[in-house]
Amino acid sequence: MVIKTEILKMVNAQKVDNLMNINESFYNKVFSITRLIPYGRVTSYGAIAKYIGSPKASQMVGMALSKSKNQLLFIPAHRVVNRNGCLTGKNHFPHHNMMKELLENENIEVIDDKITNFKSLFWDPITEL
DNA sequence: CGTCTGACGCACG
DNA sequence: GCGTGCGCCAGAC
Repeated sequence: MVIKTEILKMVNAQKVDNLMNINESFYNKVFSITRLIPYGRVTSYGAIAKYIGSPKASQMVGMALSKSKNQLLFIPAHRVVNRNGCLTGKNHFPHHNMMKELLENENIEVIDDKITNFKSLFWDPITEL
């Protein structure tokens, strides 16, 4: 009985963490924001870092996304590019050109590993959430 | 423990 | 429009 109440406490704490976005690890914050990027839209590592509250930790965002494939939930990591719209993370996908193909599948044009109309497709969590 | 390494982004010259 | 230096912080050694 004691064990059960302890487990319930932990479950509730997790729920609160998810709702309030408090006490979550850096990686989990990255994952939950990335999952909110709409279909056909893209954002940057820096924008996510800024939204999390660590504006200079954009490199960590990439680090987190490289491990996103191990997550239970689907993380649309292909929708995150660098500030210029370049597909800097393409080599971390199972196949080369997979990132490009995933983006093109969402009607996003990619030329020379760069999103052509990046500005208009840019989704900034700070202004959109 | 310390040190290095990044899917980055900024400031500066 | 370059190139360089540094902050960031989790994980591998």
